[in-house]
Amino acid sequence: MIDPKLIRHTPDVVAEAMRRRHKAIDLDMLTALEERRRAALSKVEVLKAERNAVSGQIAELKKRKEDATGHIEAMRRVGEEIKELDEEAHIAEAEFMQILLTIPNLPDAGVPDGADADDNVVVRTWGEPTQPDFPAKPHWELAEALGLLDFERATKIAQARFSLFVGLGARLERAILNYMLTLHATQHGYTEIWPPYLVHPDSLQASGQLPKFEEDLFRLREGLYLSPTSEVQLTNLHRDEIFEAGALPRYYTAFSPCFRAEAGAAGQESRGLIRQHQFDKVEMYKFVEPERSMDELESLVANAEAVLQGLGLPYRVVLLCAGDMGFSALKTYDLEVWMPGMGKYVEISSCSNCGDFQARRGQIRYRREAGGKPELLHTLNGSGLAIGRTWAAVVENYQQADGTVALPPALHPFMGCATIGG
RNA sequence: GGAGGGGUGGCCGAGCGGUUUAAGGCGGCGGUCUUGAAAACCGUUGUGGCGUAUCCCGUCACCGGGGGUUCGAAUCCCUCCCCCUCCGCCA
Repeated sequence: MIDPKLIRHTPDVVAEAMRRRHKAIDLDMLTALEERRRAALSKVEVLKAERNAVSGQIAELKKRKEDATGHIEAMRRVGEEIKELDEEAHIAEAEFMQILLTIPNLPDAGVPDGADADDNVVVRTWGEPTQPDFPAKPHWELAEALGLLDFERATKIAQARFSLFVGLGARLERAILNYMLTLHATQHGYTEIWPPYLVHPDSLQASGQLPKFEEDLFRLREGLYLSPTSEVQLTNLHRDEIFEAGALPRYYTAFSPCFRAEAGAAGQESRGLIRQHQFDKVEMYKFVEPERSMDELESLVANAEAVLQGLGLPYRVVLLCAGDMGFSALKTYDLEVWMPGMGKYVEISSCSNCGDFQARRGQIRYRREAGGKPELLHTLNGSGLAIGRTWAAVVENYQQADGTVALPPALHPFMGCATIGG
């Protein structure tokens, strides 16, 4: 959530930010609601002050066994007025908040203009795109030949767009997860978390999925949701908390399966592991002091890059343009891994600085100094990485002419073998 | 899932519907005393909104959340959530 005060004090800044995002919002409506709320509030407070004072007098009179019916009658009328004005203020505020919760974060000044993915900027490339001297196959063909994936049975068990790993394919998924978590927990200073997979709507509102993106989520009869990313759980780890001075930064990493209804995504990337209703992901998350968050974004990206470098997978780093960024982010880098079988770069990580956007929605604060006022902190999140897509990248990049896969050394200890197939 | 008991400030813990705009204690902060410290004593203490107002000032709200009764609610009523104890079920 953006700072509500911006609506009143610098509406032009908000309007410009929304223009950059190619999002239309009704600022006049917001301003009017805020005005209504404040008008009702200032009126009702005068009346409440009067009621408090006269109530004291009534108490005095009653204590002395004197008549107070005049005061009581007057306060009855005041009470009715208070009730009406309170309601007016509540309604105006509720409507204001309802709209404010659907307004995306303001893009950082360092974010390029642009409407969609075509306007993103490649900031650097690592490694040479693998081009084997034989026709490279996509991972789903390799996996079928090696018996590593069984989409048909996954569909029978659940539905289309679910996956089922078999044998060394299943072990590879587990090995990648282990490799990533171990790297972040032991080399990058992140505290390891194993979170619940179901989340409360309050948690989804704090991280930004609700109320706007309900249709992308799986909801249970009980009112809980299947988490679409452990960013949700990690954001809410410290919801409604205040970090004492010196307690920041805090780094967390978590594994979780991620569930996405992907409404409206039918037809895209229908083959292989790229786009599924359920996928595994290791997430990195940071709670930091505001002035450090841009530096922290760079090191977060470096931590995600280390995963790919450790696996020897070629990739590039892309700075998203204002129109392509996610709802909660003010600046985002995507990591795109080279997939020789698919013949293109595919997004495998998204690292964002959310500024105080999530912190405000979740009331996550810190004290700059001992005894100081609580202030909103900044949060960052990044995939480290999407496991299924990493699985696909490993299989495609390390395929051999004979159809086997020669695994990168970093995975050998977690796999207990060096090759798949053959 | 069933039965019972509870949710009060950073923590513990009082609180007949009206000097409680929450007693008392602990902790924290400031001070007196002391060579220094401890002890003792004195003072102080949260969050948010509004007022052109991050501090000061004024005011309103906040005793798990929401709603209601009342001139007036921490206190009474309804509802939801959470915690504890016991029982049941279960990996």
